[in-house]
Amino acid sequence: METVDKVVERFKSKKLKITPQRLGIFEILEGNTAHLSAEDVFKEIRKSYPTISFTTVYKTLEIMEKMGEIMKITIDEERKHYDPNTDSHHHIICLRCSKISDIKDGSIKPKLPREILDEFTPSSYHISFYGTCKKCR
Amino acid sequence: METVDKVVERFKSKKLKITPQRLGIFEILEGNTAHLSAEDVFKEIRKSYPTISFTTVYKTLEIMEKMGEIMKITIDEERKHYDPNTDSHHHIICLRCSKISDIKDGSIKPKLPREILDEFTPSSYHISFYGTCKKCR
DNA sequence: TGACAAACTGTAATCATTGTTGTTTAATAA
DNA sequence: TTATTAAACAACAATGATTACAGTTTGTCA
Repeated sequence: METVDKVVERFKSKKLKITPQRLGIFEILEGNTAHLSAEDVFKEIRKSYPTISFTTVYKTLEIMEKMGEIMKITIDEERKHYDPNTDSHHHIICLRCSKISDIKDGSIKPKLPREILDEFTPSSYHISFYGTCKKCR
Repeated sequence: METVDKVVERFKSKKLKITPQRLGIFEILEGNTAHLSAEDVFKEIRKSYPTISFTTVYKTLEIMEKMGEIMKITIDEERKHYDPNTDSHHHIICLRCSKISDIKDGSIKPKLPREILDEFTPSSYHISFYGTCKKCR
């Protein structure tokens, strides 16, 4: 996602209101690399706004996803996670501690065999690497 | 997964019973490349066993997954799918018709940059290619 | 064939997520 | 600054996939 300021501008330009709750959510997400679930965001925002409801969190995340500010990722079987990094990138997942980290798209360019390219035109791709992180090794 | 005969053997060797319902599920899955959801399997098996319950389907799929005969895949946001192809392979997903197809692992070998290999030891990986299939083009 | 463990069906429970509703509030303009 | 109003809020209900439970039925093996 972009900076909080820019997200605020985008919300305003769409006639969406900037409430303290929403601002809090923006701030939690800005620069966050932890791939939070809706529940994680809820627990965090609750520290500042103890009365906020789960619904408000879900609704705000949904709007941000539709705007393209964050990306929904479907890696975890249990629940969906949100990634504020919307650049093309991939994930490494530790099978012991379940931590998900980003890796830049950069050099990784898998090539599809020609016979598949005849049948299918790829527009994007995503790689999940499963393994063990340094801490768990 | 292996052939129905071999799966039957594996069930027997684990003292699990071979019921007509289970046999029907094995037959639906054998050689199936459609990445069925539990619901798909349920609808299909119902044609032969109209009284079978959803629970039975779930339980049988769960056992087969734990045995390693089928693989749970978490690509669809809505529901889980099962893939009887347990060889290392990747998926191409048509963004128009949602069809998921397999591609053999074979030649596709993405390389992680050295600085990441210092932090993380990959044991496997999975690539999802998103795009448009021939029919939808 | 009989005994029994396991599978079957139907139903209830669970859990993440989404929909609804009446109240409150941010944004805008007078 | 205040009034207006559309949108956001919180609380609660509903949904849909999946899992747990319980009592009945059935496959397996002696």
